[in-house]
Amino acid sequence: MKNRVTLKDLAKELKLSPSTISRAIGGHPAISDATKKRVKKKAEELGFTPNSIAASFRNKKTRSIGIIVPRIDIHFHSLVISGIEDFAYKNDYNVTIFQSKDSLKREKEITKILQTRMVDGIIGCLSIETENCDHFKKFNKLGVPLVFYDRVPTDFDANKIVINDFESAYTATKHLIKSGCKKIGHIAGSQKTSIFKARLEGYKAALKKYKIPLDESLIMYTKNLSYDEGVSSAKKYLNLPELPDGIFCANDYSAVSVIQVFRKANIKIPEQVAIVGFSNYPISRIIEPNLTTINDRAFQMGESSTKLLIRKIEDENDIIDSEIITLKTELIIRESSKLNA
Amino acid sequence: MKNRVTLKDLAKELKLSPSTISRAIGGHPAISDATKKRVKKKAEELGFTPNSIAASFRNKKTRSIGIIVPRIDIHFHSLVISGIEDFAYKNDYNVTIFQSKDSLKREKEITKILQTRMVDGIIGCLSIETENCDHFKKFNKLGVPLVFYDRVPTDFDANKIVINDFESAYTATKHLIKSGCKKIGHIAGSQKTSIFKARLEGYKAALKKYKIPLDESLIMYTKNLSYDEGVSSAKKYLNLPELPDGIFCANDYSAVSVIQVFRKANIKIPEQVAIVGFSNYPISRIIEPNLTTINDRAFQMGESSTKLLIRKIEDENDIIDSEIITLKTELIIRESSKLNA
DNA sequence: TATATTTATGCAAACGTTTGCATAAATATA
DNA sequence: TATATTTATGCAAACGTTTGCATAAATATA
Repeated sequence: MKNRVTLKDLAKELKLSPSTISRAIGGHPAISDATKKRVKKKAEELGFTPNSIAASFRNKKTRSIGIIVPRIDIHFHSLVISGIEDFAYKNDYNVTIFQSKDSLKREKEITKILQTRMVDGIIGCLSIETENCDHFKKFNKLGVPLVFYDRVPTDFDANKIVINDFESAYTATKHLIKSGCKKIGHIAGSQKTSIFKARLEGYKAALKKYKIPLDESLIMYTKNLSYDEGVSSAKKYLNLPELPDGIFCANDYSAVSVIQVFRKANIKIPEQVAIVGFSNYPISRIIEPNLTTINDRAFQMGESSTKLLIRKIEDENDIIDSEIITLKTELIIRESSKLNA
Repeated sequence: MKNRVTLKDLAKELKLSPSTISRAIGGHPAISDATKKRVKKKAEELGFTPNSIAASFRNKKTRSIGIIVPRIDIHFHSLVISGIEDFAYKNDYNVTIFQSKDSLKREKEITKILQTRMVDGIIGCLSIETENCDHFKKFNKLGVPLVFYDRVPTDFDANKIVINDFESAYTATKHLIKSGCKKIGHIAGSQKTSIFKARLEGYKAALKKYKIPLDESLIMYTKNLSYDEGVSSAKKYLNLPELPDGIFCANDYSAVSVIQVFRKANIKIPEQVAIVGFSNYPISRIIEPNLTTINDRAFQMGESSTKLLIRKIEDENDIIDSEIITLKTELIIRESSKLNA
């Protein structure tokens, strides 16, 4: 880094004190307009840009937000991050990003780095391995606000932005029932993760409400809801004595794989089996038939997380210990379930 | 931010000077092992973590890298960013991310922020509106290294990580020819962007090499290579007096839409028309038939960019002005083009 | 034993900004 | 004209770390 122009250089050049320069640049009312003009002109001329590291150091505010996500290249997270960056940018914060790669070890390391980096606040989505959030507790002591989204801690009170997974799953399942399905399966995610547990519960609740007996053989438990696990789940359905007439899948990947396996087996969708996914991935609009799914508002989740975080950062006399914000979801009905349309 | 424990606090507590503490923590050889042990124990006890903002300020090194991408939620970029974060993390750098949203105005603003933020280096992919890169030139003067990937400047010498778009397009087209296609179309991206221009050129070169006459009516020019533009391009092909027997699409989205439109029109793929895409998007493995495409090594592009950047940052007596690194691509042959398989 | 060398620690300054307080100069009021 | 008020600027310290240099204490060598 070559020698930059500093406030002091400007001061010397203009025969003013650094404090006057600082105030002139910052638009302080005590500085005369003539001086302000002179300073700004000279700053332009010498190519002065403030050193915000020095300012952060002095002010003990970095105007930066740390993000911990499992992986950036998962579409859901990339959308959330996009929402975070966008909202942060508009509020003059910037965003430093870390991937836990779904490793608890790495997540712990990252919290240490974040602590030294003096971020003003943190937005996180827990790694799949994280069952205990003790490594986040230090931020409470340090007064660094924390907001979690999607995969949120259950073992301690924190600010959380979530969707109502139970409700959404209930709505999705109800939609299948209302479309005439009588024998409805579910492809479930890891039951260690609260959101997938909630989706299973929502499914079960809808069945119960509409007096459809629960048939455990119609529930396929997967580890990661991957495409491949979707394929093998679909094959298991094909091997059942009787096929379900509707399947609610806990994500879109598994739903897409079911559609493809079933179509290869000459099963008509939605006529024979209606399919509903979850997340409104881009592929859901492209797969044929188009997939009915739940819009989980990923971008908005990022925006809301950041909005809440910035409020926590800036509100000095905030007496709220923690908040949980639940975003509305939306059932998007497409061809894969249009029975009565 | 509540009052943190600092070096000074530790020093007072242990009746040592801050310099000794600093050296003990940093593992300086002049400090006795006994003192190091004592300091580390106390640091643990009081929960001391170094303030890296203060260190950055003093050292004039932030160990942070700024990234400017058009959008995070485009899968290609999210993969590149993932590669960047991963490589940076392993080398103790962190990554601050900005989206230009394909706006030149915002890109310019971001370069200003990056300048004040004292990043040690920058990785960028130009916005679609950027035709002139003057706003990046200040970093040369400041000695802040810059690496571009994918959409790189043509108007000034810079470090660039690219794939050989010409070569890749040539390979893709050649593959269609070798598979028996005689009448090959191309869906082209914006000709203002060098990579799409190169893909068009590669396509033309392959035709020329194998003595297939160039038929301009088989080239569909699009603005964004979007799914919808793919659909309308496909429809234009259907309205031609004679259909091509092969189409090389400049990205996977347009290729997928062509497959879908053609299949709806009962055109057999690859028997009647073979299709090749570009980028190896996840959907290329899911669409039926699976899409033959070019693996553009997005993750590796991120890694390589970061590797190059860190070398530029850390190599004091670097006399290289700029480097251009071209990554190998790979043709992935799948069902959409398997004619002679 | 006197001097040289090694080992371990401390002093002091610096990085660039911001801000409470002081103060000089200009203007308003008595 | 003398005093009070307003306006504009400067002084000095501080944020937490690092590092060149100095030096005291311990050990080695002459």
